[in-house]
Amino acid sequence: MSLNPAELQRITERGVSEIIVREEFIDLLQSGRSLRLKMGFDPSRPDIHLGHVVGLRKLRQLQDLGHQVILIVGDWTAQIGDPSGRSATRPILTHEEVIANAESYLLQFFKVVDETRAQVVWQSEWFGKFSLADIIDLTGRFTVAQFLQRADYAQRLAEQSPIALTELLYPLLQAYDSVAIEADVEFGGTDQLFNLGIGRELQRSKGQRPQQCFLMPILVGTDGVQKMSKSLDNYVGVAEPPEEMYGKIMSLPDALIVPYFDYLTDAPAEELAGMSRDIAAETVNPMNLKKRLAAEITAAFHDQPAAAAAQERFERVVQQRALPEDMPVVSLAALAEAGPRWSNALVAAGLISSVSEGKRLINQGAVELFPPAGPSRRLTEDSHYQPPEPGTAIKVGRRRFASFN
RNA sequence: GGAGGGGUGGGUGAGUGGUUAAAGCCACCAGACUGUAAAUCUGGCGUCCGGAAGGACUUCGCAGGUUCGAAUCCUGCCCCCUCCA
Repeated sequence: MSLNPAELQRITERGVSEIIVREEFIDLLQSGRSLRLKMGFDPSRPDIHLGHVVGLRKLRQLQDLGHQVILIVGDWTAQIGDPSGRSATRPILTHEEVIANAESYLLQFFKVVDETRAQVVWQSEWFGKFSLADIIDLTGRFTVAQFLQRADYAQRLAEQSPIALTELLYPLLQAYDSVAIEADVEFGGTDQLFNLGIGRELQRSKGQRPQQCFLMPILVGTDGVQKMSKSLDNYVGVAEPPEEMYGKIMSLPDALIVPYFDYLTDAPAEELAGMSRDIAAETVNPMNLKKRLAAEITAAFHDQPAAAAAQERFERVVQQRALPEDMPVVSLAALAEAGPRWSNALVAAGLISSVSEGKRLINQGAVELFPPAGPSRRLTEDSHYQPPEPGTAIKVGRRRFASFN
């Protein structure tokens, strides 16, 4: 089957930074053959966030055209650590941990990717049998100069920061995966350019047709500046509860609204252009667009009702500063012996982590009590704790709530 | 094997005997404001005791030592980087 130009454009451009080699890929796509789409997964990082979803959505689009996803569990490369990460040393996972992580990963992965057109394989299927001779063969096909071209290595060398010898093996192993599964296309962020390219070269030197490389744009995290990543804590995880997901998206800087729509939703291109215009002309309140974005993404990973509930909660708790409908319940009996002051009680209730923090928050006017009847009252000093009436709710800062019972 | 440089709070990075619970920046938290958990402004940001004023304790790779007093000096150890061989 052959794609019309509009569809072709959607596949090859929307949410895609670069395809190497674009013309070759299009030929393959139009050949009618079912392509083998390679995706790797590092089991030391089992959590999928929206940054990964950009690529997963592309996988899904291609699956819907009849192509096959091969997911590789990187149980060997996980032990090395991708050089694009900062820490050279990372804990070696036990086999059980790898299995547990893989299970959790797959659950998230198949929220986007179609399970019926996917196959999961483990690196150990081939690396388990690898010998020293194989390693020598592999390393003999590349030069140090080639590897030093890679930005990560070059930069770290220049900065005089350490590079473990094994790290140089990472791209090689990843490249060999492509050979092992005879990948037609591999997917990765733009920071994977080098690794994917090595895959191409290795396939060529092993007599296979070099894979096509899909480079996906790097999604900027909720801080609006840096790449979305778990370690920077600027991520939105696909397994997060609806209200968290919704709230985190609402905390995006306005400038990210359109890119997020672009990379993470099916909103038509014309609509995106309209949004950009409206935001620039200030004829729309960005908040409303952001609410729609948050609702769409939340619905994609949960469902429509959950997204609607998350939105209601946001409007209630964040915009109107009201109490949420469901709050954790704290037993008054447990607080009775906590200590003399409110800060002690708040620690016992699990709302804060130290007495000092409690004093600070109280002094800043961040702690407010809501009796079942009558007006609320703010604590203004860390005074002697007196048990509140059962049914009293407490608010600590903007997002911590509990009700006493 | 040799020579030199370095390891500071969540991150970065000042600090070379007391004025240092340790500058600045980032992140984070809170308050105000608001069209949003955006932006902006203000404040906070080790733990514990105290209503507060204030006090005590723990912290600068690890272990010892010198000193009235150490992140800062000495000794040993661990780790990292560069250059030479």
